[in-house]
Amino acid sequence: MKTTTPPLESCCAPDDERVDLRPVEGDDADEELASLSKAIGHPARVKILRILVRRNSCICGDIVDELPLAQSTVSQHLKVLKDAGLIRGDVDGPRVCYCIEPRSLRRLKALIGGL
Amino acid sequence: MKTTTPPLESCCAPDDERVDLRPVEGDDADEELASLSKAIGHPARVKILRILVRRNSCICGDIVDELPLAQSTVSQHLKVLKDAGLIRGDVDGPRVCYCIEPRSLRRLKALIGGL
DNA sequence: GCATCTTATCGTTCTTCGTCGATGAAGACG
DNA sequence: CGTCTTCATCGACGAAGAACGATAAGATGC
Repeated sequence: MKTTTPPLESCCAPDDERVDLRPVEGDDADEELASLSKAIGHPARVKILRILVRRNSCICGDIVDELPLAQSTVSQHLKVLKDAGLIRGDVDGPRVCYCIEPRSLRRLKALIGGL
Repeated sequence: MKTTTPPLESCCAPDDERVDLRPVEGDDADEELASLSKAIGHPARVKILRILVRRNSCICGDIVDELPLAQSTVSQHLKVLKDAGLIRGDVDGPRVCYCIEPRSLRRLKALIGGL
């Protein structure tokens, strides 16, 4: 049985909770930490992350309404976060549903904690 | 040339261990997190931080010897970290002794943890 | 004094970032 | 079919970043 349009279901896959075994030091870790940090090195992107964390139900372009930026600019910031692996965007009809990638966020916390 | 490390005098003040009561959310926290993250958003600066954390005894320009970068470039990176408040540089005769600012590092961890 | 050592800063060049408006692509809905 | 709506991408432009060599500033030592 198929409903025509599921209202706002969780497009975000559940967190797999797997433990990350990669080291938190060394050249690779340095590059990774720098890359992740650069991605959140802008206030707008921090705000986007917070929005997505707050509503664990994932959100499409309502983010644009919450930020004082043009739609294209927000889209650029979303791309930066997505390229860094911090968020994911799933196409849902004409919209795109963004959600955080819990594994990457945990990885970032581990790397920062390793300092 | 290469001179040995001067006698270990602690230029770094001992960690005051004070608890930071500022919130980890809100516009100010967003700006602060973005600013700190941008500062460590470069592999060379991550390496510098690690060097300073590893030797809790503070280090001057030996950092230059550990990085494959020109002295002026390393100085620039040190300035970025210092402007962000993550490190401190105390003049010690003809040299400058850099050390991490534990409070800022703790603050960064708290902000990241607040995500 | 002068020479030396260490670090910061200046000036330059090149690249990347941030922002916007405009345009394009893909579905949804008449 | 056409028309919205939603979002990504393009092009442009100014601002900021990253790297270097050269130079200046400040302390030490002769």
